[in-house]
Amino acid sequence: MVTTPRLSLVSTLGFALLGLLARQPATGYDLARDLRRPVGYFWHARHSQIYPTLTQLEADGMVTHEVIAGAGPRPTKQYRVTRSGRSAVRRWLRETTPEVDDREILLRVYLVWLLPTRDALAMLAAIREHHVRTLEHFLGLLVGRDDAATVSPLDPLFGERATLDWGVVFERGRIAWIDRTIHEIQNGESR
Amino acid sequence: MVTTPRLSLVSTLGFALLGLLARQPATGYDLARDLRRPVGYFWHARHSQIYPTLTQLEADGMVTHEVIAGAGPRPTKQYRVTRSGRSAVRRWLRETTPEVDDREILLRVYLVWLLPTRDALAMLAAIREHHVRTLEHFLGLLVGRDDAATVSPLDPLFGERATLDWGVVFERGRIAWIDRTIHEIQNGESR
DNA sequence: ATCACCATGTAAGCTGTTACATGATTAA
DNA sequence: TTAATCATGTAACAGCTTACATGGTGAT
Repeated sequence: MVTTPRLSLVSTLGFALLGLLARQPATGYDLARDLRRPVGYFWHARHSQIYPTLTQLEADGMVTHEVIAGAGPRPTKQYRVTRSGRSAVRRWLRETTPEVDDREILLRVYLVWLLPTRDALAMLAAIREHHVRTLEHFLGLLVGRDDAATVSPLDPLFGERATLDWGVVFERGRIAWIDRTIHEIQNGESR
Repeated sequence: MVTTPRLSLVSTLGFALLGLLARQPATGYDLARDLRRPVGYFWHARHSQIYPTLTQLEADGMVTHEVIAGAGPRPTKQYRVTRSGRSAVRRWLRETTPEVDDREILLRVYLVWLLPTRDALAMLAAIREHHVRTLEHFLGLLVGRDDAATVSPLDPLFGERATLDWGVVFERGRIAWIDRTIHEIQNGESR
């Protein structure tokens, strides 16, 4: 039996860490602190997940570390993203496909500064496209339904229609937000 | 060493399955089909997770099964929720606390028909409260920031502010949707 | 013939959480 | 003296996905 080769060596958390390290070198502890309350409000991780991920990233040549003076009982390691790590995040950001999950979408927007304007706008367009299609799908499902007023809150269908309504609210909000972000990038390009 | 006693015997997926079975008896295959495309758009599970969960629910007295005629190579089992299972979901729904995660919030709204109007409204009020607080938190974080126009899209802070903005859009949409749902329940009470 | 649907189960692996483990320095 | 902060690591477990395994019936 052959071990399936992983398409990407790096987990999504790995890309999140690379993105944070692209700002400035940091220790695992620093990253754990940043990710304690969700970073950019949406992402969260514990040190028990971060330390092994950093080890893995280093094995894959995405980061290097240097031992610095610190207060812990073990050597304090300061990590720094490598050239290969930087280009791996950029490649990942440009590969945005319609299947990405929601947490990942926010991570991609969070890391949009890593891309040149052209690629940033392309990424956001792909994300927008995905949400437009999902919205259309939901609206299609709503058309085949009875009017809201006819479903009693004691009927199992009540929750079905209610959560579908939420889907519509969500997708509309998301599209409006993406559009705003796109405009901000277009206007801020020269700054 | 003592095994920590579980506060709740039932996983969140277990409650989702109990909620679906409260509509009508079903086989694991039926449930897997319902959960293939996300139920009520937001929840998704595979058969490999569903079958063991049903076994567990049965061991806990939440469901029973009966072997019926079917086309599979193994006996086809039709599951049915027990009295104890029904009351367990209701108890779970009423226990809504501010810490519940988002997927769970939608599941609770999806299953709101299982509660009498009074309890349903109380649950939605608790959920609303949670989102109001989160919104206020995000707005507070935005106050301390530079104006949108001053952050370049090539600055790491760009994504930080953008995702925080999304948080605000999300929470506002959620609150508006919850309010609409509350009104629907109040108006539909007599039907 | 080949595919899709019915129908249930197990195994391996990844992601993420909680808990265990160690130990110095500084503030209340 | 008690707690918080710095600092890194491992172990056990829950949740979820992908893949393996079996086998009949009906449609193209």
